Amino acid sequence: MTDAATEPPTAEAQAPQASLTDRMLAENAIGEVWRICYLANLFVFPIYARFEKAHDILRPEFVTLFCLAHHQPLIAQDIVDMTGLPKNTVSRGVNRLLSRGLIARGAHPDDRRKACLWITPAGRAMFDRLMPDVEARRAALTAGLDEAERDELGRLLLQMARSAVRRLDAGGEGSGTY
Amino acid sequence: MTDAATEPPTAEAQAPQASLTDRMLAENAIGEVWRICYLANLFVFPIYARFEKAHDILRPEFVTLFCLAHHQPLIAQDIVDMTGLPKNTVSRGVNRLLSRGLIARGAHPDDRRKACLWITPAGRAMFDRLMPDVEARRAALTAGLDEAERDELGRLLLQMARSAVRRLDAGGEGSGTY
DNA sequence: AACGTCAAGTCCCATATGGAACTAATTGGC
DNA sequence: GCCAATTAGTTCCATATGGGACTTGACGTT
Repeated sequence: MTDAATEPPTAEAQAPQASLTDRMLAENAIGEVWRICYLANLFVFPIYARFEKAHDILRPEFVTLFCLAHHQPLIAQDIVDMTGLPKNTVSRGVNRLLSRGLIARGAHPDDRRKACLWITPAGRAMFDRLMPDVEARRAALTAGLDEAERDELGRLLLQMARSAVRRLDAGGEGSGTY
Repeated sequence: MTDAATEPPTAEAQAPQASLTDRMLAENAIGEVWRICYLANLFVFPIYARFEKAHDILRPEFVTLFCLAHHQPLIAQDIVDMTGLPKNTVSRGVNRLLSRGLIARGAHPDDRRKACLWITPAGRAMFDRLMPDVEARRAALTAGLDEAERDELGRLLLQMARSAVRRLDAGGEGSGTY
């Protein structure tokens, strides 16, 4: 299976102290962005793996539940806007949640295309069963920062997010994976 | 199609000023984490959509190219560690890059299971063609912060990432989507 | 030097995912 | 008051993705 091999260039002696992961976090061409993506993935993936295995709740479903837990009646499009998920993905998630009775759907007062969504008690119960895991992870994630640093980070992230939504094609070509 | 409808609870009058997206960013049960995920997705998805359409480069392939552009000879497992992508995904990406001559593979000096990877000139050229887009987006993302804030944010993110890697099951159940 | 254990990579397969086309309902222009 | 343009939501379909089993090679133990 030996491939034709030119030869490895220079093979810069790998500093044995710092892991490659750490070196990548510390510096590369897109600094903060790499860190943000890294953290997001580190945080989010194991959680969804567990939620799927333990509760048959997929990403779009958890996100939908999460949104509805925070803002009561929403339409599907609201969830699309808030999360950046594609609308068919949200649609599917909503329907699965409906079929399990975790959310409910009702007619929208002034537009018959729209459908109001809200959480049922069963949905709330599921949400409450899910959140401790998320919360524990959030705590672990931010454990390396003290109170003041955490505040400052939160502030900077919010500021960046707000300006970024405007600048980057927010929603335009969106689609996300939370 | 009208579903059985209980009735929308309370329907708390939506503040018309702030968008739902903004309100979600500003406060919810997992503060910073939501913002981080939101930003990561906002940043990353449109880029990959374009790369795929324009260059037939998929996420794992770009990430691999990116890693190799920064640290010369790596083995596939290094990329797995650095990115959190599952190893079969990396394997596939590496093979596609190989087949297009964007990276090269050679025997590892002291372990025949491992395979050294490095970028070819063609790979570097592709990388150079890709990066301006990424860089432009990074600039847009951080445009809302001044120099000092950007530094501070970078510092806090790095600190958090470093401590988080240790605390969260880093790599353990990993798997990521950059 | 034969053994079980473990690591690097690959392969197979089921499925979650998102693009695009579609339907239904609303809105605005003239 | 009708028709074009737009929005909400669903359906269809091709595929990127990740879990798990598998192969090959290394390594420590006795």
